[in-house]
Amino acid sequence: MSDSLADFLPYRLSRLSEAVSAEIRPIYKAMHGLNRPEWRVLAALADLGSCTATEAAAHSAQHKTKVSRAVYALESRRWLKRETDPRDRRSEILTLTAAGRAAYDSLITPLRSRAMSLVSTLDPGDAEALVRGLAALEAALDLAAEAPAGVTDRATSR
Amino acid sequence: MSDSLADFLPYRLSRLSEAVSAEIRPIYKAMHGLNRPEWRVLAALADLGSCTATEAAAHSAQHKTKVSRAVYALESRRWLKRETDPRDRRSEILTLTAAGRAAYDSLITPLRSRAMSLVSTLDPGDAEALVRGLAALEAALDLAAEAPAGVTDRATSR
DNA sequence: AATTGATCGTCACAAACGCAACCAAATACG
DNA sequence: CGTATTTGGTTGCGTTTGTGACGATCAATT
Repeated sequence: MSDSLADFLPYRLSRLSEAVSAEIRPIYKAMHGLNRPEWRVLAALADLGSCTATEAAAHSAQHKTKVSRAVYALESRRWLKRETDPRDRRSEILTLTAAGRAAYDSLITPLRSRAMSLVSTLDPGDAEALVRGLAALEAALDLAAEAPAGVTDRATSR
Repeated sequence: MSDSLADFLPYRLSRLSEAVSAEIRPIYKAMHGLNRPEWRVLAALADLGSCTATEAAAHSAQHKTKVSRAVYALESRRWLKRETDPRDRRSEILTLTAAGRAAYDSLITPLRSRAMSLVSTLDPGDAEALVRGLAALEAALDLAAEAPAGVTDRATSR
């Protein structure tokens, strides 16, 4: 085993996370002046359909106050609307407006292509290894691997 | 589809980084009351030998003001000393004191073992995949996770 | 020698962060 | 029922962060 900090897992993850994030932040920042929490909530909403703030927080793995402020910001842009859930009047059901959806669509394409251009430089075997390794680590850390594409399993929870 | 990695890579890395970081932060926080930037600068210094603040920032992937404040904090503890570089009097050469080195040594062991205990819960194949995937991604991002002593390049930052 | 432009590190200031306290609605419990 | 506890979401406030400007220094050009 080497002593170099370079193989220290937390350190490497932190660096990678920042580097990857720095690759894509300019896109949503320049295109719409969004910050990271806002972009993440927007994406969570686009992914989940409609959901409550708590669900958006869970899905985007962000602190509830961050989500609260991001929701307010997105609402001010009229990118989402909130209606109180008739079944539980504490919670609010968040839904993207047409403008919000359009903004998401305008962003997801360049974002995806930037990310793709990154990933596509990887050797296919390396990419596969990455997927496997990340998934394993998520499992080890009990990070619900949060079914990515679309389907919300939360339909039952209300 | 292979899009899914690209779609969620930033998100997954960010989550993982936060989760892993949360696993180890209590250690350096409880043992010495360090915060993250301070710990990272300490580690960078221990890893690099002596270096300038800019090099420490590059190595630890942190904003220069963060590093500036961390250096000040570590200096106040007498864990490092700074001397102006005679060759370039704008920059300061940072070096750990004996106390700083001792603090690092007292921390790195429990930190490493915590990180190890995390990794060791992984299936060996998964762990190997993780290492391979991370290395490939680092290479793709030009984050040369490379060697000690002769730090020269890093020409690309900023 | 003087000008220009880039770089090192710091500081003031504004924005972002997250804890804790909070309100309001729902639920649990006696 | 009445009361205590829990949960969804917001806000106040101290702390941390990053931006932009700055003085100082170096290198290149003239």
